[in-house]
Amino acid sequence: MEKNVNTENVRAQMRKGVLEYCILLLLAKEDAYASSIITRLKEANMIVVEGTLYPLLIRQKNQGLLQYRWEESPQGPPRKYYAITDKGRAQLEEMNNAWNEITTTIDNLK
Amino acid sequence: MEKNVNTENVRAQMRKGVLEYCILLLLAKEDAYASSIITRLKEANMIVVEGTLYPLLIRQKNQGLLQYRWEESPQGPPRKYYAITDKGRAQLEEMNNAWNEITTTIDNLK
DNA sequence: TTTGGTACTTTGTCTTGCAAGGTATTGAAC
DNA sequence: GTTCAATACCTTGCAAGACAAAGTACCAAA
Repeated sequence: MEKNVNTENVRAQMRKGVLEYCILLLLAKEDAYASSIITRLKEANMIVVEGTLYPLLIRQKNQGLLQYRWEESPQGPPRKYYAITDKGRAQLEEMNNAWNEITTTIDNLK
Repeated sequence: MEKNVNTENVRAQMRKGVLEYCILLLLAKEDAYASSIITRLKEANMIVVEGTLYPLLIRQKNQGLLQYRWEESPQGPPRKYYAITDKGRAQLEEMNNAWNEITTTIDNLK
């Protein structure tokens, strides 16, 4: 069905714009490792796949917004737990502002 | 200033996700030509440049969401007025739904 | 020692935003 | 009648990033 494809594209494009924002929102609440982030964003209707998330986390870490530590897993290989840094919290502030502006803009255009 | 650059990046990224949505919102209200769309989005704090908008309008037209007609200008070259089609309005519906879902998701993550 | 589950990483492709440069039309100034 | 400024539209080349797919590695249980 063409319609479904289109619908998914629409959602996908909008998601992209706020993905980094969502990651920081999530990590501002508590530390997490990549696989758990994917699960939790999926629960929140924000589909992400590994090939997207891993490079994104590395980018954010390289920008100093995140840091990580290794932790043993009860089962399977060790997990890379990411935590938000002070710089990351500052960036999150900016993103909150940006998000508020965007929503205001859209409301005005409606 | 590193901070300003970052801030602009944050806003730019979020804007991208909703640009097509904004165009359809705008054209749903009244027909417009590219230059006027740029001006009006700028007024609404949604920066767009020609190199972004022209290809985007062509894409949306090729998808059947828009159509255009030429109109004489009181001054300068003729203008290409874009109008939203029925298919475009259907897409706009989808986008409204998608937007509502995204905002709900973000609220839940906050 | 093989199998299945968990986790992290990389590669290649495709889309898309944008800076920069280009073309065309019109009217007014010189 | 030619230059200039304003208005419009369009294209090219680069860079960033999302994602599918494939790869590597660890662990425990059968």
